[in-house]
Amino acid sequence: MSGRVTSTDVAREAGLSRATVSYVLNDDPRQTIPEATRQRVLAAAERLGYRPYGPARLLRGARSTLVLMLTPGLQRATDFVAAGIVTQLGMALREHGLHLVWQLGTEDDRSAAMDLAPAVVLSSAGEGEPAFAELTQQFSVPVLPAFPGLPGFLGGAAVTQVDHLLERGRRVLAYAAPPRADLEPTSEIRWQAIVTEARRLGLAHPVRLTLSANRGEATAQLRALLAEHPEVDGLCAYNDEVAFTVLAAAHDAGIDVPGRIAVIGVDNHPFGYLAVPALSTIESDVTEFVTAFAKSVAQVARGEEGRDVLLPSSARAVARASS
Amino acid sequence: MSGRVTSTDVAREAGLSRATVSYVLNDDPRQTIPEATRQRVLAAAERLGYRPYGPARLLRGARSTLVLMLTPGLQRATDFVAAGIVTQLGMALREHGLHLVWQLGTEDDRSAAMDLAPAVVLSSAGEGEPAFAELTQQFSVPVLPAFPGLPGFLGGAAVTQVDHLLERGRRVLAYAAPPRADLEPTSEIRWQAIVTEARRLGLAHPVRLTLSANRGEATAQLRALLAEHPEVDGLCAYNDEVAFTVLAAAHDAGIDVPGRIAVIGVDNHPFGYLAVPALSTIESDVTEFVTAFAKSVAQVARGEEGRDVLLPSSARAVARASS
DNA sequence: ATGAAAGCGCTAACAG
DNA sequence: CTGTTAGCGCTTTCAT
Repeated sequence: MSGRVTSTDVAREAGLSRATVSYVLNDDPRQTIPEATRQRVLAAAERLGYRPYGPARLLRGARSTLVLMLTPGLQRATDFVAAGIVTQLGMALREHGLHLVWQLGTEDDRSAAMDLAPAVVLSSAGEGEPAFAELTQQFSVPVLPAFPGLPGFLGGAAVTQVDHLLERGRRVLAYAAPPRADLEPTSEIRWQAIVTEARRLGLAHPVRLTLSANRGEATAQLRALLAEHPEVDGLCAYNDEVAFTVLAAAHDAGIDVPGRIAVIGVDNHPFGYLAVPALSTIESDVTEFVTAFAKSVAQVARGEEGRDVLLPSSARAVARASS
Repeated sequence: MSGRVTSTDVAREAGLSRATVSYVLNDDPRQTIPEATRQRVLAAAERLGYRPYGPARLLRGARSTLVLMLTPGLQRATDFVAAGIVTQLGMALREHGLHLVWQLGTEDDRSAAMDLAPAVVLSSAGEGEPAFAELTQQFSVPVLPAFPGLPGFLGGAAVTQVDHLLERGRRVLAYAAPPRADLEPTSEIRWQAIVTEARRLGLAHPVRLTLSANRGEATAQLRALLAEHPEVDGLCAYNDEVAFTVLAAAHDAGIDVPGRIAVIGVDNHPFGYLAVPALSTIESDVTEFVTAFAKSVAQVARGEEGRDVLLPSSARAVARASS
């Protein structure tokens, strides 16, 4: 059925043996091939459009150049941070001769792509979770966390939020959590980091609020919050999306930002610059991480011990009009 | 080196031959295996944690369940529409027993993942481009456009923008293009669709403006536009990001939206709901497309002729406060 | 310098 | 009903 061109075809076309073809095509340093023969093989391969067949190489024992990244789907626009990291990681891995492929939404599907023979698997599942062991089993290759040090990364951003608001002279903080239940674990990390940092700085215990996704409800919630806690003068949002909700609610309620309350998000979403007022936020530079992580993944792919690399736990405040 | 468990191991463990193991594990309908033997094999496989090795199956001639999606990287937050389609498509393909894997940013890299043996390749490259032929060559499997009917999809949204603004009583339109040069081709499609639809409806020829990404500059540009063309009362933005820029500029310039000018974006970005004023936009329902496309891809993967499926060329206006 | 042949793990004819 | 065997395309000893 298949019109696949094999190395046998090339050998026949060149009037040589498959072995010679393989030597030439792989530049085997232990062989010494006359230039004339070399050219004959190369020409034949070119003429036929020959491409070695991956599965056969792998079966023969070649090391795979594939790195499989497994994460849940990108349904929400705010997943762009993860998307950016994956994109950058793919580029960095190519420097090491590796190819990143991404499979979305494999939370449940255990029967995932078996036709795939990666050298390493990166999973967004936590290192402790059972999914991790199953993956190792399934692919019988090393499995690494896709976002190592994620808790520190999340917490670090929250700490920077608090520091920034304090610098801006705010003393009593609120935290706005997202309404999505599936974000609860990460939201909890941010909340704890904020509480701890506030205590360390001698600030009052922050007020926590789970903000509705509905604009009208959010407006009422914000009004109620400021009525009940008039001393609150700064707000840390879970991320820029929640911060946008806060800004919209404040606008609708006629609450002055940052006059009455300063607002800061997380992620440096490009739209934040365009908000009314422009949204202050937290930016984390991941390029250093990506470079180091790519190197570590490459080591593991080679069968070596990979150095532990963590996402940055420190971040930078992007000060804009909302604070 | 590898601790891979092979079917030979299972056979030995079960005290049977590899063939029997294969029959049982693949539920070969032409064989009739006694339950006792069946259980023995299954138990042994389970005990050893056996997983068939993909490359060997493929080499043997099995049909790959992999679908490879090739697109440039997701650097921009607004690529979330494409990301959503890919996510949904992955889920739809799984219904057909196929596994979607995504490789980012392979524009240039011709030596892309050879260790991969997909049944079909989906490429964001245009069907005419040379990249297409190269991919067919490289993988020697069918290559399909990843976003078939994209021009109609883009144009359809623009047409709906014009229709919506007309319904809102606007008569003289402007078009705001993005500053990025790489978006020029898609922007041109939108622009042409707007021009054509305006003419069809007997409206004045629209005014075109390439909006700066800088908020201050954009504000000046918008002021200048309305000064030079005081009759302009409606604006179609290239997408929601550009629309956000327009809203920010209008706010900063003290221009009333929608009083002085109505604004509508495209994409239904979740943040649009939170804009000040809430952003009107265009939403395209792609679920029908995704379902049909997945079926078509599955046919092609089976070696059949795939039915032509196109992205929807009609869209729905989401009316909010900005228009 | 080139060729013959083995074997990676798997499935499916074909024997028994 | 179960086992033996060939062969997918490739690399790599080992002979020549």
